[in-house]
Amino acid sequence: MEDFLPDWSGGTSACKECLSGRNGLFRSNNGHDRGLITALKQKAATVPPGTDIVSEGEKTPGLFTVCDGWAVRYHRLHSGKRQILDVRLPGDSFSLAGALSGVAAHSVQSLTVASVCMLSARQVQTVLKSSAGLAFAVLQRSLEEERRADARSIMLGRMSAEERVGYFMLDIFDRLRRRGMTQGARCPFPLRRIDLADAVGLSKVHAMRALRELRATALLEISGRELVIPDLVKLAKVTGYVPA
Amino acid sequence: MEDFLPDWSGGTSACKECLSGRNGLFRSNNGHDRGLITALKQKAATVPPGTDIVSEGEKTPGLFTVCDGWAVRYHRLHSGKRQILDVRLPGDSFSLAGALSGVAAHSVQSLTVASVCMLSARQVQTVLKSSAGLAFAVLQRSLEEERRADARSIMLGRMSAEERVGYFMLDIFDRLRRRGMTQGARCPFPLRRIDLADAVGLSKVHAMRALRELRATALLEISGRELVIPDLVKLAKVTGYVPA
DNA sequence: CGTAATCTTGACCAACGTCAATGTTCGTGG
DNA sequence: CCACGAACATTGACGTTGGTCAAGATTACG
Repeated sequence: MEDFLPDWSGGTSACKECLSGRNGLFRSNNGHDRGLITALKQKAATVPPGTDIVSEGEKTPGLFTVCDGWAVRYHRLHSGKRQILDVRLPGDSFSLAGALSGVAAHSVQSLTVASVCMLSARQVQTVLKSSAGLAFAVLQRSLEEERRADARSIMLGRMSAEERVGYFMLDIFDRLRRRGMTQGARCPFPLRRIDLADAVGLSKVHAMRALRELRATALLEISGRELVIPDLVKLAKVTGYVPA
Repeated sequence: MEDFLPDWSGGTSACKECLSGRNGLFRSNNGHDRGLITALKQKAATVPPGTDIVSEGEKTPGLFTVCDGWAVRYHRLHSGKRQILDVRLPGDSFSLAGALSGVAAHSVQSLTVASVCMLSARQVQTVLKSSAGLAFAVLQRSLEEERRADARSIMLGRMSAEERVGYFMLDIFDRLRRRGMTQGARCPFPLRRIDLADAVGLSKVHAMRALRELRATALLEISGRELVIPDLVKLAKVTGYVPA
């Protein structure tokens, strides 16, 4: 979308937290594995909202982790329609498949100002091929992503507009909560209406209608750039949401 | 669906082809890894159509591979609606996440008579944790499944009825072709209309309408239990399908 | 040959998309 | 501080796509 080119000159050992922290991709309590991880050199960059960090079909330099800010994985169809595949929150990684194959499978764009760490494809491959423990940890993370992808298929294929929006919000809220990024019933929600619509497979106008109805029944509310879910259990019941 | 209970007394070293063959989950050209694989003990069973091989939420004994026949991964909502998440063809595995977590993430049901191999969860974990090469191979397979899951999200979220049906058929045809299971423009297609509908997120009646239109424009045809796609390139252009 | 399952279609209705107009927010320059 | 414009949010009116109901045709199978 924007022509901004990320400046990857940021420090060469940016945030270890991204890799081995509580939410990191390479979790390990094995000494040897920890050694491998701390030897990795990361590059960091901070990008403005609307920046394409990786572009579908193009060469991708490695594996990325969101340190701060929000981003979306998305695909644009020939018709111009866009489907948002997933929201990436702080601590989430993306483009692992791209790092292994060399070509980005989909585009990723920042929604807010975002700082992102990058690990070279070569390093990723080396580490994964030399440690069964780390490869296993990453595999488990990948399987968890598959489970979420299945849940999205169910949402897109078989849920009503209201259910989709409610489900989507719960997923975001729940993931933020595990990161300690919620305050009571509130959490940040920087997506614009069109982003929400493209994530749940609806038109902007119809997503608005669903939102209005959910607000009318006090199930959720968006005000400013903030989401409020007064009763998680109630909303989960309505949408059939099951936490991870 | 059916009360049939699989009889897992079938041979204890069923089909190595499933594991290490051209399409197997554990591909490796490393001597040590091959040793690990050939030491694995599989159990086999043959089930009639409509058998739930694994049931969502229940304990699952391990990792399965379809040796012969077709199956579907699916989820049933509270409302009674069903979403088919994916079709599993001969050579495909399922329930890896279940084998690692102990609980099936979704149900899998046979569509035809199917023979299935099973590897105990314990063995799977042992192998994956002891060989980086095998864990890496399985990770790559998992990433490929993620890519297909993303493609399904795009289909369900942003494609018209005709596009969905065409895309779905192409995916099936393409996967069968790589297995040498097509003959010219023809391939087997044992799904009933309701299965097709539940896979592409449409009602049975509307899936029929899309099918009729695709037949009218000579893009594809189903007759008996067989699918014919006269012009793959043409259909791919119409649906935006991109082969793996 | 008969029964049950599946396929197929038409008629009608509900959900969702499109268009277009108005209101609101927010950043920028005066 | 205010004026202005651009991007975004919100809503109503209306058209299209897809869902539901119900009936008859066809197929699979004992």
